[in-house]
Amino acid sequence: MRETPPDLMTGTAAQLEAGDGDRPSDSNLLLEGMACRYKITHDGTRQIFSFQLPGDIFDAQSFILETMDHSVATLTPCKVAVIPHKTMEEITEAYPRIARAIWKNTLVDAAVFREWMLSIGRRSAYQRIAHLMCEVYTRLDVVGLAEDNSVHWPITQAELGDALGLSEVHVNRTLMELRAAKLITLNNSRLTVEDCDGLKEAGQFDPDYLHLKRPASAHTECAAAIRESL
Amino acid sequence: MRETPPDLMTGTAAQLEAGDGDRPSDSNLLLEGMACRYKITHDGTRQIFSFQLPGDIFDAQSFILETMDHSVATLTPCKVAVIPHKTMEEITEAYPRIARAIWKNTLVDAAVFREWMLSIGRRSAYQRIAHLMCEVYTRLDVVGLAEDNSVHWPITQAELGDALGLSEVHVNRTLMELRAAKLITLNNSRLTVEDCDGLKEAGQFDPDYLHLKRPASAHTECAAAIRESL
DNA sequence: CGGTTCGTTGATCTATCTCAATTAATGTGG
DNA sequence: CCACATTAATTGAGATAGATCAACGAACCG
Repeated sequence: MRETPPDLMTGTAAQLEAGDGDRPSDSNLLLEGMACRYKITHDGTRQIFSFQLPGDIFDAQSFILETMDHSVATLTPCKVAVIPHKTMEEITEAYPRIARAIWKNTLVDAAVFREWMLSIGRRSAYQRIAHLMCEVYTRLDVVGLAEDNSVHWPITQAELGDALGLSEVHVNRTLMELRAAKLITLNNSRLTVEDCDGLKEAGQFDPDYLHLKRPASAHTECAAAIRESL
Repeated sequence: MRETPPDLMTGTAAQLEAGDGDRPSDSNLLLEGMACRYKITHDGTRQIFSFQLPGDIFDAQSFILETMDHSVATLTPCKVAVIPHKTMEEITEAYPRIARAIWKNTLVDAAVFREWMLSIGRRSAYQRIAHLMCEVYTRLDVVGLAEDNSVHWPITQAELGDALGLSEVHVNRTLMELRAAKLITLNNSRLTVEDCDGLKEAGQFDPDYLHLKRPASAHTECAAAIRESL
């Protein structure tokens, strides 16, 4: 971003708290931090649908669909670029390539949802956690946030459970199995992948569904396209 | 469709068998029948991601993402409108309103994925089945395929299990509970909702995530927009 | 330094799975 | 239109992955 136009503001956690049923007037590009999308059931349990990493636009659908059907919460303090729908409108009309990039972004989103469905529906707790770790690690790596097989991991065990359809207690026990198998180290909010191939195999991880193709992902393409245009 | 242009052909089940990893050159609009999208795990179990009903474009993402990350199968004989990507390209460029409608379609798709994730991750077998029945009934109703609280239901118990992350046996037992609770009748490939409110409550069903809003859904809007343009 | 969140552990319980048959539909060729 | 083959639904018995409940220790935070 060379210059910040008046209607593109950066905000912090506060603005990020979009809620189910809301009619937001902006979309958001996450610049720093980690967030998640989720929904609460009638009985009060929570399902997390995705973790949002720097470079993600996680609100694009609010631009087209108008009402939110889920909520967003931060896992850490976040910095976001707030993009008013009016601006989205203008950008996508003036720059079809960007519109295409944002569309692609939302489609990769959907592909990730499908993969999570597969995990939750058909994989064991051990496989699920391994798979998720591969995914988050890979996506962080793409945006340059991995170093020495290690990434910042602010996701609590309770949040992991809510993402994977597991109880906190079972997550805890399964994490210990992954540690015992020498696949990972996890402490102080830092995840280190000790045995990359082992972890991939444990999680049946195949990154095709992320549609990374070239080094640049849909997400970074999208963010890059927006930056260029500013 | 007033006239069928040369590059818009209707096809049957055969053409529909798109496979994981393929690079399709067409997208498909389902005209008649029921299909599903799915993926097979390494251990050979299957997860169904969605059921596709008449009016659905279920391949839009292949237009943008190029490679398929899942497969499509028919549940019944189907009739589809095959739309070459070249045509998609032309249509979306010439008619931004249609591009927008198709985009919206893919976003509703994603919303449905999220809801399924919630079901699989956090709802009981009983709730899951009730919820799915509400969804499919509602969507069929929107396209005029429901009559007297009753719809054609070609989904086998094994397929239900694959969609909901349950075993066939458990699906069978849970269906009998739903029958015993007088919520539904299900036989001869026909589902009758005997107690609509009861079923909705059992499944915690709230149709907001389908983004139907007005009588016309994103799906029908989309199909209608395409038909108009032909 | 006291309160809150997060991680860990033990004991018990249960929803759902697996395996294995059996019955009921559905379809097909002769 | 019947005999056989195949697919779909049903039932029983036993096994288990993961849930729940209840503590407790550790880390973090103002």
